[in-house]
Amino acid sequence: MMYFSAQSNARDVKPAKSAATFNALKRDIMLGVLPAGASLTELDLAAYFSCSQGTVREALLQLQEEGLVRRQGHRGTQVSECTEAEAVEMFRVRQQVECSGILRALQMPSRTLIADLKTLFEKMLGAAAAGDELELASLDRDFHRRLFQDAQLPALDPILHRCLVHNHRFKISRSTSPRDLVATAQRHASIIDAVEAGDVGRSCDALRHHIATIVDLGPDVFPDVRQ
Amino acid sequence: MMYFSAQSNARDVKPAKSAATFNALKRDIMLGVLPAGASLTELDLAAYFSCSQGTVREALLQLQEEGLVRRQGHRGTQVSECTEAEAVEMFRVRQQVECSGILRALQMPSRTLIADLKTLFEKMLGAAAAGDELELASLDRDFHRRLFQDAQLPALDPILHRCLVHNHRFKISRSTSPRDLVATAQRHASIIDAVEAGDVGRSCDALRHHIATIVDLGPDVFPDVRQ
DNA sequence: CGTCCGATTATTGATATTGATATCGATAAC
DNA sequence: GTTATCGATATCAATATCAATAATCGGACG
Repeated sequence: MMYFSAQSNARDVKPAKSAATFNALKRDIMLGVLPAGASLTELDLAAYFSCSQGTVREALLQLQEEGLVRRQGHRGTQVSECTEAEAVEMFRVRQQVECSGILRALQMPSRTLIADLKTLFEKMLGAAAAGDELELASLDRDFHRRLFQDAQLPALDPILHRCLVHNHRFKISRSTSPRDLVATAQRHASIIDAVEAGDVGRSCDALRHHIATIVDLGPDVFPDVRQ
Repeated sequence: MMYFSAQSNARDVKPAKSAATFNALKRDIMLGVLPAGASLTELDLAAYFSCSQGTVREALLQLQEEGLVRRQGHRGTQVSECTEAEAVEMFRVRQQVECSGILRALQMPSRTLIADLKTLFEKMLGAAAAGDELELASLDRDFHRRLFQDAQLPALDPILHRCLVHNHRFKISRSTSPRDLVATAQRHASIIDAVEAGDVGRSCDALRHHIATIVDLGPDVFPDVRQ
Protein backbone atom coordinates (compact mmCIF):
# COMPACT_ATOMS: atom_id res chain seq x y z
CA MET A 1 0.00 0.00 0.00
CA MET A 2 1.20 3.48 -0.83
CA TYR A 3 0.51 6.24 1.62
CA PHE A 4 2.29 8.85 -0.44
CA SER A 5 1.48 10.33 -3.80
CA ALA A 6 3.32 8.60 -6.58
CA GLN A 7 3.21 11.71 -8.73
CA SER A 8 5.43 13.77 -6.45
CA ASN A 9 7.86 14.33 -9.29
CA ALA A 10 10.08 17.12 -8.12
CA ARG A 11 10.17 18.30 -11.72
CA ASP A 12 7.36 20.33 -13.14
CA VAL A 13 6.37 22.36 -10.15
CA LYS A 14 3.42 23.60 -12.18
CA PRO A 15 0.68 20.98 -11.99
CA ALA A 16 -1.91 23.54 -12.95
CA LYS A 17 -4.82 22.62 -15.12
CA SER A 18 -4.34 25.63 -17.34
CA ALA A 19 -0.88 24.29 -18.11
CA ALA A 20 -2.37 21.13 -19.57
CA THR A 21 -4.59 23.17 -21.86
CA PHE A 22 -1.64 25.37 -22.75
CA ASN A 23 0.60 22.44 -23.55
CA ALA A 24 -2.00 20.64 -25.65
CA LEU A 25 -2.71 23.75 -27.70
CA LYS A 26 0.97 24.56 -28.04
CA ARG A 27 1.67 21.07 -29.28
CA ASP A 28 -1.10 21.21 -31.86
CA ILE A 29 0.01 24.60 -33.12
CA MET A 30 3.67 23.62 -33.30
CA LEU A 31 2.82 20.47 -35.22
CA GLY A 32 0.48 22.26 -37.56
CA VAL A 33 -2.58 20.32 -36.42
CA LEU A 34 -4.06 23.74 -35.80
CA PRO A 35 -3.12 25.68 -38.95
CA ALA A 36 -2.31 29.37 -39.02
CA GLY A 37 -5.47 31.42 -39.06
CA ALA A 38 -7.58 28.83 -37.25
CA SER A 39 -10.10 30.38 -34.88
CA LEU A 40 -10.17 29.35 -31.26
CA THR A 41 -13.17 30.28 -29.10
CA GLU A 42 -12.83 30.17 -25.38
CA LEU A 43 -16.04 28.28 -24.66
CA ASP A 44 -15.39 25.64 -27.27
CA LEU A 45 -11.97 24.99 -25.82
CA ALA A 46 -13.39 24.94 -22.32
CA ALA A 47 -15.88 22.28 -23.33
CA TYR A 48 -13.24 20.26 -25.14
CA PHE A 49 -10.75 20.33 -22.28
CA SER A 50 -13.44 20.02 -19.59
CA CYS A 51 -12.44 23.18 -17.81
CA SER A 52 -13.84 26.66 -17.39
CA GLN A 53 -13.54 29.66 -19.62
CA GLY A 54 -11.16 31.43 -17.26
CA THR A 55 -8.74 28.55 -17.36
CA VAL A 56 -8.79 28.54 -21.14
CA ARG A 57 -8.22 32.27 -21.18
CA GLU A 58 -5.13 31.93 -19.04
CA ALA A 59 -3.77 29.33 -21.43
CA LEU A 60 -4.54 31.56 -24.41
CA LEU A 61 -2.80 34.51 -22.79
CA GLN A 62 0.29 32.38 -22.31
CA LEU A 63 0.12 31.26 -25.91
CA GLN A 64 -0.12 34.87 -26.94
CA GLU A 65 2.94 35.64 -24.88
CA GLU A 66 4.82 33.00 -26.86
CA GLY A 67 3.54 34.47 -30.10
CA LEU A 68 1.53 31.41 -31.10
CA VAL A 69 -1.89 33.06 -31.14
CA ARG A 70 -3.31 36.50 -31.59
CA ARG A 71 -6.13 37.69 -29.36
CA GLN A 72 -8.49 40.47 -30.36
CA GLY A 73 -11.12 41.64 -27.92
CA HIS A 74 -14.58 40.39 -28.83
CA ARG A 75 -13.27 39.10 -32.12
CA GLY A 76 -11.86 35.79 -31.09
CA THR A 77 -8.42 34.21 -30.96
CA GLN A 78 -6.58 33.07 -34.07
CA VAL A 79 -3.50 30.94 -34.55
CA SER A 80 -0.72 33.25 -35.71
CA GLU A 81 1.16 32.99 -38.97
CA CYS A 82 4.72 31.66 -39.10
CA THR A 83 6.52 33.24 -42.02
CA GLU A 84 10.08 32.78 -43.22
CA ALA A 85 10.78 36.52 -43.15
CA GLU A 86 9.92 36.60 -39.46
CA ALA A 87 11.94 33.47 -38.79
CA VAL A 88 14.96 35.06 -40.46
CA GLU A 89 14.70 38.17 -38.36
CA MET A 90 14.30 36.11 -35.20
CA PHE A 91 17.40 34.10 -36.05
CA ARG A 92 19.27 37.39 -36.35
CA VAL A 93 17.94 38.57 -33.01
CA ARG A 94 18.97 35.28 -31.49
CA GLN A 95 22.48 35.57 -32.84
CA GLN A 96 22.79 39.00 -31.35
CA VAL A 97 21.24 38.23 -28.00
CA GLU A 98 22.75 34.82 -27.44
CA CYS A 99 26.25 35.91 -28.46
CA SER A 100 26.12 38.89 -26.13
CA GLY A 101 24.81 36.52 -23.50
CA ILE A 102 27.56 33.96 -23.77
CA LEU A 103 30.17 36.72 -23.47
CA ARG A 104 28.64 37.74 -20.17
CA ALA A 105 27.98 34.19 -19.02
CA LEU A 106 31.59 33.11 -19.41
CA GLN A 107 32.78 35.93 -17.19
CA MET A 108 31.14 34.31 -14.21
CA PRO A 109 29.50 31.00 -15.06
CA SER A 110 27.55 29.25 -12.36
CA ARG A 111 29.13 26.10 -11.02
CA THR A 112 26.46 23.82 -12.43
CA LEU A 113 26.43 25.28 -15.93
CA ILE A 114 28.50 22.60 -17.63
CA ALA A 115 26.74 19.79 -15.80
CA ASP A 116 23.32 21.22 -16.61
CA LEU A 117 24.18 21.61 -20.28
CA LYS A 118 25.51 18.07 -20.47
CA THR A 119 22.39 16.71 -18.81
CA LEU A 120 20.20 18.53 -21.31
CA PHE A 121 22.44 17.31 -24.11
CA GLU A 122 21.94 13.71 -23.04
CA LYS A 123 18.19 14.21 -22.92
CA MET A 124 18.28 15.72 -26.39
CA LEU A 125 20.09 12.68 -27.71
CA GLY A 126 17.43 10.52 -26.08
CA ALA A 127 14.56 12.47 -27.58
CA ALA A 128 16.26 12.45 -30.96
CA ALA A 129 16.75 8.70 -30.80
CA ALA A 130 13.07 8.33 -29.93
CA GLY A 131 12.13 10.44 -32.93
CA ASP A 132 10.31 12.98 -30.77
CA GLU A 133 10.93 16.21 -32.67
CA LEU A 134 8.69 18.23 -30.38
CA GLU A 135 10.48 17.11 -27.24
CA LEU A 136 13.81 17.74 -28.92
CA ALA A 137 12.75 21.30 -29.67
CA SER A 138 11.63 21.80 -26.09
CA LEU A 139 14.97 20.56 -24.78
CA ASP A 140 16.80 22.75 -27.27
CA ARG A 141 14.96 25.75 -25.81
CA ASP A 142 15.95 24.64 -22.32
CA PHE A 143 19.57 24.31 -23.47
CA HIS A 144 19.83 27.77 -24.98
CA ARG A 145 17.95 29.40 -22.12
CA ARG A 146 20.09 27.65 -19.52
CA LEU A 147 23.16 29.02 -21.22
CA PHE A 148 21.61 32.48 -21.38
CA GLN A 149 20.56 32.32 -17.75
CA ASP A 150 24.15 32.88 -16.66
CA ALA A 151 24.25 36.10 -18.67
CA GLN A 152 22.19 37.69 -15.89
CA LEU A 153 19.86 39.47 -18.29
CA PRO A 154 16.46 38.19 -17.16
CA ALA A 155 14.53 40.84 -19.05
CA LEU A 156 15.88 39.45 -22.31
CA ASP A 157 14.84 35.88 -21.56
CA PRO A 158 11.22 36.26 -22.72
CA ILE A 159 12.49 37.73 -25.98
CA LEU A 160 14.87 34.84 -26.48
CA HIS A 161 12.17 32.35 -25.62
CA ARG A 162 9.81 33.89 -28.13
CA CYS A 163 12.42 33.66 -30.86
CA LEU A 164 13.19 30.07 -29.96
CA VAL A 165 9.53 29.06 -30.13
CA HIS A 166 9.03 30.75 -33.47
CA ASN A 167 12.22 29.24 -34.88
CA HIS A 168 11.23 25.75 -33.77
CA ARG A 169 7.75 26.15 -35.16
CA PHE A 170 9.21 27.30 -38.44
CA LYS A 171 11.71 24.48 -38.55
CA ILE A 172 9.09 21.84 -37.81
CA SER A 173 6.77 23.30 -40.43
CA ARG A 174 9.57 22.95 -42.93
CA SER A 175 10.53 19.40 -42.01
CA THR A 176 8.83 17.40 -44.72
CA SER A 177 10.41 14.07 -43.91
CA PRO A 178 11.71 12.49 -40.72
CA ARG A 179 14.88 14.51 -40.40
CA ASP A 180 18.05 13.35 -38.82
CA LEU A 181 17.18 14.42 -35.32
CA VAL A 182 20.29 12.85 -33.82
CA ALA A 183 22.50 15.07 -35.94
CA THR A 184 20.49 18.08 -34.79
CA ALA A 185 21.09 17.16 -31.18
CA GLN A 186 24.72 16.39 -31.80
CA ARG A 187 25.27 19.87 -33.12
CA HIS A 188 25.32 21.17 -29.52
CA ALA A 189 28.45 19.30 -28.60
CA SER A 190 30.85 21.89 -29.97
CA ILE A 191 29.18 24.60 -27.91
CA ILE A 192 29.57 22.60 -24.73
CA ASP A 193 33.22 21.88 -25.56
CA ALA A 194 34.03 25.54 -26.08
CA VAL A 195 32.19 26.63 -22.95
CA GLU A 196 33.86 23.92 -20.88
CA ALA A 197 37.24 25.08 -22.14
CA GLY A 198 36.37 28.62 -21.05
CA ASP A 199 37.33 29.90 -24.48
CA VAL A 200 35.22 33.00 -24.96
CA GLY A 201 36.05 33.55 -28.60
CA ARG A 202 35.50 29.96 -29.61
CA SER A 203 32.26 29.75 -27.62
CA CYS A 204 30.87 32.81 -29.34
CA ASP A 205 31.90 31.55 -32.75
CA ALA A 206 30.45 28.10 -32.08
CA LEU A 207 27.14 29.60 -30.95
CA ARG A 208 27.02 32.01 -33.86
CA HIS A 209 27.67 29.24 -36.35
CA HIS A 210 25.18 26.96 -34.61
CA ILE A 211 22.37 29.50 -34.93
CA ALA A 212 23.25 30.43 -38.50
CA THR A 213 23.10 26.82 -39.65
CA ILE A 214 19.94 25.60 -37.93
CA VAL A 215 18.06 25.88 -41.18
CA ASP A 216 19.42 26.74 -44.58
CA LEU A 217 18.08 30.20 -45.34
CA GLY A 218 20.38 31.08 -48.20
CA PRO A 219 23.71 32.89 -48.23
CA ASP A 220 22.33 36.40 -47.74
CA VAL A 221 20.93 35.95 -44.26
CA PHE A 222 24.16 35.38 -42.38
CA PRO A 223 26.82 36.65 -44.80
CA ASP A 224 29.68 36.08 -42.37
CA VAL A 225 29.06 32.35 -41.95
CA ARG A 226 30.17 29.95 -44.63
CA GLN A 227 28.01 26.86 -44.37
CA MET B 1 -30.74 66.84 -22.13
CA MET B 2 -28.18 64.43 -23.53
CA TYR B 3 -29.42 61.55 -25.58
CA PHE B 4 -25.93 60.22 -26.28
CA SER B 5 -23.22 58.95 -24.05
CA ALA B 6 -20.78 61.69 -23.18
CA GLN B 7 -17.94 59.20 -22.86
CA SER B 8 -17.99 58.18 -26.50
CA ASN B 9 -14.42 59.35 -26.94
CA ALA B 10 -13.36 57.84 -30.20
CA ARG B 11 -9.92 57.36 -28.68
CA ASP B 12 -9.25 54.35 -26.53
CA VAL B 13 -11.47 51.83 -28.19
CA LYS B 14 -10.74 49.56 -25.23
CA PRO B 15 -12.88 50.82 -22.40
CA ALA B 16 -12.24 47.65 -20.50
CA LYS B 17 -11.85 47.83 -16.79
CA SER B 18 -8.77 45.67 -16.80
CA ALA B 19 -7.17 48.25 -19.08
CA ALA B 20 -7.63 50.95 -16.47
CA THR B 21 -5.89 48.80 -13.89
CA PHE B 22 -3.18 47.96 -16.36
CA ASN B 23 -2.58 51.59 -17.28
CA ALA B 24 -2.50 52.78 -13.70
CA LEU B 25 0.01 50.13 -12.69
CA LYS B 26 2.09 50.68 -15.80
CA ARG B 27 2.24 54.39 -15.08
CA ASP B 28 3.32 53.87 -11.48
CA ILE B 29 6.00 51.38 -12.48
CA MET B 30 7.34 53.55 -15.30
CA LEU B 31 7.54 56.56 -13.00
CA GLY B 32 9.15 54.61 -10.21
CA VAL B 33 6.26 55.12 -7.81
CA LEU B 34 6.29 51.36 -7.56
CA PRO B 35 9.99 50.54 -7.15
CA ALA B 36 11.65 47.44 -8.54
CA GLY B 37 11.06 44.51 -6.25
CA ALA B 38 7.78 45.81 -4.86
CA SER B 39 5.27 43.06 -4.21
CA LEU B 40 1.80 43.22 -5.72
CA THR B 41 -0.93 40.90 -4.47
CA GLU B 42 -3.97 40.31 -6.58
CA LEU B 43 -6.57 40.76 -3.88
CA ASP B 44 -5.03 43.97 -2.58
CA LEU B 45 -5.04 45.43 -6.06
CA ALA B 46 -8.61 44.24 -6.61
CA ALA B 47 -9.70 46.06 -3.47
CA TYR B 48 -7.78 49.19 -4.39
CA PHE B 49 -9.11 49.38 -7.93
CA SER B 50 -12.59 48.17 -6.96
CA CYS B 51 -12.58 45.25 -9.31
CA SER B 52 -12.32 41.50 -9.05
CA GLN B 53 -9.29 39.31 -8.75
CA GLY B 54 -9.65 37.99 -12.27
CA THR B 55 -9.56 41.47 -13.72
CA VAL B 56 -6.41 42.25 -11.77
CA ARG B 57 -4.84 39.05 -12.98
CA GLU B 58 -5.50 39.97 -16.57
CA ALA B 59 -3.82 43.33 -16.02
CA LEU B 60 -0.86 41.63 -14.34
CA LEU B 61 -0.49 39.18 -17.22
CA GLN B 62 -0.37 42.09 -19.62
CA LEU B 63 2.23 43.81 -17.47
CA GLN B 64 4.24 40.62 -17.48
CA GLU B 65 4.02 40.53 -21.25
CA GLU B 66 5.57 43.99 -21.33
CA GLY B 67 8.27 42.89 -18.93
CA LEU B 68 7.25 45.21 -16.13
CA VAL B 69 6.43 42.56 -13.55
CA ARG B 70 7.41 39.02 -12.79
CA ARG B 71 4.76 36.53 -11.73
CA GLN B 72 5.57 33.43 -9.73
CA GLY B 73 2.78 31.04 -8.95
CA HIS B 74 1.72 31.19 -5.30
CA ARG B 75 4.62 33.48 -4.55
CA GLY B 76 3.20 36.78 -5.63
CA THR B 77 3.96 39.30 -8.33
CA GLN B 78 6.97 41.60 -8.11
CA VAL B 79 7.92 44.68 -10.06
CA SER B 80 10.83 43.71 -12.30
CA GLU B 81 14.29 45.24 -12.23
CA CYS B 82 15.40 47.67 -14.92
CA THR B 83 19.17 47.40 -15.30
CA GLU B 84 21.49 49.25 -17.62
CA ALA B 85 22.97 46.03 -19.01
CA GLU B 86 19.53 44.93 -20.12
CA ALA B 87 18.75 48.34 -21.54
CA VAL B 88 21.95 48.24 -23.59
CA GLU B 89 21.10 44.84 -25.02
CA MET B 90 17.58 45.98 -25.83
CA PHE B 91 18.91 49.03 -27.64
CA ARG B 92 21.05 46.70 -29.72
CA VAL B 93 18.05 44.49 -30.50
CA ARG B 94 16.11 47.57 -31.46
CA GLN B 95 18.81 48.74 -33.82
CA GLN B 96 18.81 45.37 -35.49
CA VAL B 97 15.06 44.89 -35.70
CA GLU B 98 14.09 48.44 -36.57
CA CYS B 99 16.77 48.80 -39.22
CA SER B 100 15.74 45.55 -40.87
CA GLY B 101 12.18 46.76 -40.59
CA ILE B 102 12.71 50.10 -42.28
CA LEU B 103 14.45 48.38 -45.17
CA ARG B 104 11.37 46.26 -45.73
CA ALA B 105 8.93 49.09 -45.04
CA LEU B 106 10.41 51.35 -47.68
CA GLN B 107 9.98 48.70 -50.35
CA MET B 108 6.23 49.05 -50.13
CA PRO B 109 5.16 51.71 -47.66
CA SER B 110 1.47 52.13 -46.99
CA ARG B 111 -0.07 55.28 -48.37
CA THR B 112 -0.74 56.80 -44.96
CA LEU B 113 2.70 56.14 -43.49
CA ILE B 114 4.09 59.64 -43.86
CA ALA B 115 0.88 61.29 -42.73
CA ASP B 116 0.60 58.99 -39.70
CA LEU B 117 4.20 59.65 -38.69
CA LYS B 118 3.73 63.38 -39.02
CA THR B 119 0.56 63.26 -36.93
CA LEU B 120 2.38 61.36 -34.20
CA PHE B 121 5.28 63.78 -34.47
CA GLU B 122 2.96 66.72 -33.85
CA LYS B 123 1.46 64.98 -30.86
CA MET B 124 4.94 64.32 -29.51
CA LEU B 125 5.78 67.99 -29.77
CA GLY B 126 2.59 68.77 -27.90
CA ALA B 127 3.31 66.29 -25.13
CA ALA B 128 6.88 67.57 -24.89
CA ALA B 129 5.69 71.16 -24.62
CA ALA B 130 3.29 70.10 -21.88
CA GLY B 131 6.15 68.43 -20.00
CA ASP B 132 4.41 65.05 -20.05
CA GLU B 133 7.35 62.67 -20.28
CA LEU B 134 5.15 59.59 -19.91
CA GLU B 135 2.86 60.60 -22.78
CA LEU B 136 5.89 61.47 -24.87
CA ALA B 137 7.28 58.00 -24.30
CA SER B 138 3.95 56.43 -25.23
CA LEU B 139 3.83 58.44 -28.46
CA ASP B 140 7.43 57.53 -29.21
CA ARG B 141 6.43 53.86 -28.98
CA ASP B 142 3.53 54.52 -31.33
CA PHE B 143 5.88 56.25 -33.74
CA HIS B 144 8.42 53.47 -33.91
CA ARG B 145 5.78 50.77 -34.06
CA ARG B 146 3.89 52.58 -36.81
CA LEU B 147 7.07 52.67 -38.83
CA PHE B 148 7.70 49.01 -38.12
CA GLN B 149 4.14 48.08 -39.01
CA ASP B 150 4.90 48.53 -42.70
CA ALA B 151 7.71 46.00 -42.43
CA GLN B 152 5.04 43.29 -42.38
CA LEU B 153 6.70 41.37 -39.57
CA PRO B 154 3.90 41.18 -36.99
CA ALA B 155 5.58 38.47 -34.94
CA LEU B 156 8.44 40.86 -34.19
CA ASP B 157 6.18 43.65 -32.98
CA PRO B 158 5.78 42.33 -29.43
CA ILE B 159 9.56 42.05 -29.18
CA LEU B 160 10.00 45.60 -30.38
CA HIS B 161 7.32 46.82 -28.01
CA ARG B 162 8.99 45.12 -25.10
CA CYS B 163 12.30 46.75 -25.91
CA LEU B 164 10.66 50.13 -26.28
CA VAL B 165 8.95 49.87 -22.91
CA HIS B 166 12.14 48.81 -21.16
CA ASN B 167 14.13 51.56 -22.87
CA HIS B 168 11.62 54.21 -21.88
CA ARG B 169 11.48 52.96 -18.34
CA PHE B 170 15.25 53.05 -18.17
CA LYS B 171 15.42 56.52 -19.66
CA ILE B 172 12.81 57.92 -17.29
CA SER B 173 14.55 56.32 -14.32
CA ARG B 174 17.71 58.10 -15.40
CA SER B 175 16.12 61.51 -15.91
CA THR B 176 16.98 63.34 -12.74
CA SER B 177 15.81 66.77 -13.82
CA PRO B 178 13.15 67.98 -16.22
CA ARG B 179 14.93 67.12 -19.44
CA ASP B 180 14.55 68.92 -22.68
CA LEU B 181 11.60 66.94 -23.90
CA VAL B 182 11.10 69.13 -26.95
CA ALA B 183 14.56 68.24 -28.21
CA THR B 184 13.77 64.57 -27.69
CA ALA B 185 10.63 64.89 -29.80
CA GLN B 186 12.42 66.95 -32.41
CA ARG B 187 14.95 64.18 -32.91
CA HIS B 188 12.36 62.28 -34.98
CA ALA B 189 12.26 64.89 -37.72
CA SER B 190 15.27 63.57 -39.59
CA ILE B 191 13.75 60.09 -39.73
CA ILE B 192 10.54 61.44 -41.24
CA ASP B 193 12.54 63.47 -43.76
CA ALA B 194 14.54 60.48 -44.92
CA VAL B 195 11.49 58.23 -45.15
CA GLU B 196 9.52 60.86 -47.03
CA ALA B 197 12.39 61.18 -49.50
CA GLY B 198 12.29 57.43 -49.99
CA ASP B 199 16.04 57.25 -49.40
CA VAL B 200 16.58 53.77 -47.97
CA GLY B 201 20.20 54.27 -46.98
CA ARG B 202 19.60 57.61 -45.30
CA SER B 203 16.51 56.31 -43.50
CA CYS B 204 18.40 53.38 -42.09
CA ASP B 205 21.30 55.57 -41.02
CA ALA B 206 18.99 58.11 -39.43
CA LEU B 207 17.14 55.42 -37.50
CA ARG B 208 20.37 53.74 -36.42
CA HIS B 209 21.82 57.01 -35.20
CA HIS B 210 18.54 57.93 -33.51
CA ILE B 211 18.49 54.72 -31.48
CA ALA B 212 22.17 54.87 -30.63
CA THR B 213 21.90 58.38 -29.21
CA ILE B 214 18.71 58.09 -27.17
CA VAL B 215 20.77 57.85 -24.02
CA ASP B 216 24.51 58.20 -23.67
CA LEU B 217 25.73 54.71 -22.85
CA GLY B 218 29.40 55.23 -23.55
CA PRO B 219 31.43 54.67 -26.71
CA ASP B 220 31.60 50.88 -26.46
CA VAL B 221 27.93 50.15 -26.90
CA PHE B 222 27.50 51.38 -30.46
CA PRO B 223 31.07 51.58 -31.76
CA ASP B 224 30.02 52.59 -35.27
CA VAL B 225 28.20 55.71 -34.19
CA ARG B 226 30.17 58.81 -33.30
CA GLN B 227 28.06 60.89 -30.98
C1' DC C 1 -33.21 45.82 -56.31
C1' DG C 2 -30.35 48.02 -52.97
C1' DT C 3 -29.80 50.08 -48.38
C1' DC C 4 -30.49 50.95 -43.74
C1' DC C 5 -32.16 49.63 -39.29
C1' DG C 6 -33.02 46.39 -35.57
C1' DA C 7 -33.06 41.80 -33.46
C1' DT C 8 -30.20 37.71 -32.82
C1' DT C 9 -26.18 35.27 -31.84
C1' DA C 10 -21.53 34.48 -30.90
C1' DT C 11 -17.79 35.92 -28.18
C1' DT C 12 -15.19 38.11 -24.82
C1' DG C 13 -15.16 40.70 -20.22
C1' DA C 14 -16.19 40.90 -15.25
C1' DT C 15 -17.55 39.14 -10.74
C1' DA C 16 -18.13 36.21 -6.68
C1' DT C 17 -17.23 31.99 -4.68
C1' DT C 18 -14.73 27.98 -3.75
C1' DG C 19 -10.50 25.20 -3.88
C1' DA C 20 -5.47 24.33 -3.95
C1' DT C 21 -0.82 25.53 -2.68
C1' DA C 22 3.11 27.59 -0.43
C1' DT C 23 5.07 29.97 3.44
C1' DC C 24 5.89 30.79 8.16
C1' DG C 25 5.64 30.20 13.06
C1' DA C 26 4.53 27.49 17.04
C1' DT C 27 4.96 23.36 19.39
C1' DA C 28 6.47 18.94 20.69
C1' DA C 29 9.61 15.08 20.28
C1' DC C 30 14.19 13.62 20.38
C1' DG D 1 19.27 22.63 21.72
C1' DT D 2 17.93 20.85 17.41
C1' DT D 3 14.74 18.99 14.33
C1' DA D 4 10.38 17.58 12.68
C1' DT D 5 5.55 18.08 12.38
C1' DC D 6 1.27 20.56 12.42
C1' DG D 7 -1.67 24.39 11.72
C1' DA D 8 -2.71 29.28 10.47
C1' DT D 9 -2.40 32.58 7.02
C1' DA D 10 -1.57 34.53 2.62
C1' DT D 11 -1.82 33.91 -2.10
C1' DC D 12 -2.81 32.16 -6.42
C1' DA D 13 -5.91 28.89 -9.31
C1' DA D 14 -10.35 27.36 -10.95
C1' DT D 15 -15.22 27.40 -11.59
C1' DA D 16 -19.80 29.09 -12.54
C1' DT D 17 -22.57 32.88 -13.60
C1' DC D 18 -23.80 37.22 -15.42
C1' DA D 19 -22.97 41.41 -18.27
C1' DA D 20 -21.21 43.92 -22.26
C1' DT D 21 -19.79 44.04 -26.83
C1' DA D 22 -19.29 43.19 -31.77
C1' DA D 23 -20.52 40.62 -35.90
C1' DT D 24 -24.41 38.76 -38.55
C1' DC D 25 -28.58 38.18 -40.69
C1' DG D 26 -33.18 39.42 -42.30
C1' DG D 27 -36.86 42.30 -43.24
C1' DA D 28 -38.88 46.95 -44.05
C1' DC D 29 -38.49 50.87 -46.66
C1' DG D 30 -37.17 53.72 -50.40
